[in-house]
Amino acid sequence: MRKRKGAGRPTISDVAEKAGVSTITVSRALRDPSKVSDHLRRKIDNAVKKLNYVPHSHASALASTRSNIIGVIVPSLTNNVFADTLRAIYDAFDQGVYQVQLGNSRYVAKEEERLVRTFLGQGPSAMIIAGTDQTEITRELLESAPCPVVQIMEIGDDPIDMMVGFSHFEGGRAAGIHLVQKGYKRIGFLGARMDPRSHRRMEGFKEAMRSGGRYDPDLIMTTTTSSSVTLGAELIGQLRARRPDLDAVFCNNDDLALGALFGCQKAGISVPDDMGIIGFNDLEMMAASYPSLTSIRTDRYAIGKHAVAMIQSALDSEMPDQKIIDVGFELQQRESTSRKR
Amino acid sequence: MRKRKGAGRPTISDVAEKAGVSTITVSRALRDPSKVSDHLRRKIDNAVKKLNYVPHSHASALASTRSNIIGVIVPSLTNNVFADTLRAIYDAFDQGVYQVQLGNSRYVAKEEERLVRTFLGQGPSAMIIAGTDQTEITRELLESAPCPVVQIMEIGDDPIDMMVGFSHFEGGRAAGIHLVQKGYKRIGFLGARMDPRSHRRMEGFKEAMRSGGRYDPDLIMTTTTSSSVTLGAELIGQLRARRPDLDAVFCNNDDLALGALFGCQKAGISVPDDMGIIGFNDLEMMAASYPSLTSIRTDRYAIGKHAVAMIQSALDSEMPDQKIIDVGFELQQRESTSRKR
DNA sequence: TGTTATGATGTTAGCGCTAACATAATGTTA
DNA sequence: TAACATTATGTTAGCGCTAACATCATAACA
Repeated sequence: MRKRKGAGRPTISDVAEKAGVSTITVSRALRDPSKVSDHLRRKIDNAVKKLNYVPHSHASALASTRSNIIGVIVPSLTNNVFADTLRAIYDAFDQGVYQVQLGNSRYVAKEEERLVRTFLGQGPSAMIIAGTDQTEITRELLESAPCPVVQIMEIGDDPIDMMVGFSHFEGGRAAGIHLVQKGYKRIGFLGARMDPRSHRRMEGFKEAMRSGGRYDPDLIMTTTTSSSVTLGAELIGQLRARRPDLDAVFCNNDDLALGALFGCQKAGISVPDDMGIIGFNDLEMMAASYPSLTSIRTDRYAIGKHAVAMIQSALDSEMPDQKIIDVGFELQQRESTSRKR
Repeated sequence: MRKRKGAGRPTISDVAEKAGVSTITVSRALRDPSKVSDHLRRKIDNAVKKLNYVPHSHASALASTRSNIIGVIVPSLTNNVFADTLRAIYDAFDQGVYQVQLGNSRYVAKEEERLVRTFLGQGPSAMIIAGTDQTEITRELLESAPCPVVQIMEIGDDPIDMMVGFSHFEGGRAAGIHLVQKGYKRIGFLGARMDPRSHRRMEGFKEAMRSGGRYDPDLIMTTTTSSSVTLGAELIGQLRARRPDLDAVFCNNDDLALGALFGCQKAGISVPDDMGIIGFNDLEMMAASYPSLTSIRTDRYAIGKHAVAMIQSALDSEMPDQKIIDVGFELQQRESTSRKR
């Protein structure tokens, strides 16, 4: 007689036998207790406990053709911005039946494509993916995926399915306008990584400079190096070396802004009087620094929460209230741009 | 005739039919191409491409009783310390067949227990779990799990299976000794969250104070609130209010240390002359700040890499070189504790 | 009272894949 | 050339669960 090993763990049949019922009754008792009489339910619960039975999720997924997996793809695990959104997603799916499956694309489009393929192989219940700059193939894969798809962190005209985020262009523009209004004259831009969202912030900034009559491409300093506080100090040093008359900077993100502050302090430049600094995202530290740092506040946690809510209403086959949610942003003015004119 | 839907995606049979071979040959061609002749392999590859076939991972897991899932449980998704280790784990498993399944226990033991149960339900190939303070039940579950288990971030005498990390007690002690050696007299401790690892750092610190003749419980200030830069500024303010003669602090972690620095700057206290500050973990920003901040450097990325290497040698059924790996730590002295005596 | 709706439980087949064995084709050795 | 090993491919039966249908008991109703 041919035999196979199995996983060596108790199966639903073991439970059924112990409880004196059929396997399907056990299955029902575990998935929807109201479908089974109290009498049998108690017996089954006991058997489950005694055997320390845990359902085999793969068998369940195969039989029901529902995996209960939510695929999430982000470009970075160490960036606080994504960490906050991820936390929201994990919090929201916490109690339910869904399992979050996380992938790190490391800002590489081909990597993202590979992850999408892998995740779709698990027949996910939904997909969450950061950004709007997928490759053609990735887009096609996701468009034909038989599950809800939410693009997060930013918004645009042409969602694959649903979207939640905010306009990075407008965020960058708001930062630029703020510096112009504060009376700064030679306003620079410091950018690290320069992923698509950073680019759009920069474009928004440029737009603000142009309409404020302050546009000067020589004041823009970017690098593809990944962002860090140290880099912020270096970049402002380089930009000041090139343009000693620089009197304000919009930093791509808060790490750079904090680094720029430290760089100024080291060089004996007074913030905000001789140098205005504004960051992006408003991480917690921005309010605590000395001087405190102005930033564009974004609600990353809300993005995650909305994404899950959209998925849940899509899975309940309700029409979502909207296909695109703009969570906006808010300029948080602090000491680093509050000079006396 | 009874019929079921299926997932609607192409299956291995579709590929087999199109390529004119049996399903098992397709299975082999995909898992180990060397087992199939070039001739058939080409045919199969073509069919796969034409049908856009992606294997159903659940079916594979069920049939082979191997899930290729690596369960990872950490207490926080936003703490940079875990983010670095997670990144290492994701990087290491990147190209292989394994899928990382991440859980966030939020520093709640019961939550951790629930996650362990869920993950074991997927028949993981291995488990990685942060810390050594699992509940009794969690420990039992993991001990009887039919897969390698690695506890990460810290080390101890009694591993469930394997361990990689460092001694938080010794790290805390090293920080304390450093401040004593630098000639600081009234040395405080600022602690947030106060999870078990924080506790052990504090105990190491106390030990250093005792042996240096500087122990004063009145100088210890802790809270269960989660750590933040803002909190660091607050805590040092409170401790100074209680003990105006305070002249140095060891901070539980780098966020608090940075906050303590800002707090001192705001209050006009000179760092390091009137106040020495040392943090823990040596995040990137510590070297960039002004003044730069002393910290205990820990190699979180290495912890993740080692954990994966241990798992891989266990799965290849080689005996691992060692069951417990101590990656150590290194005191990184900077300006914040470099006063002229 | 018989008829029908409702609810609880069981039987059977199959989700898509691979382990285990079987078989055919080829190479190797004395 | 027979005897055996090796390689390439196929057949069959399950992995553990649940969808779909079937059955039986009880409640509801005319």
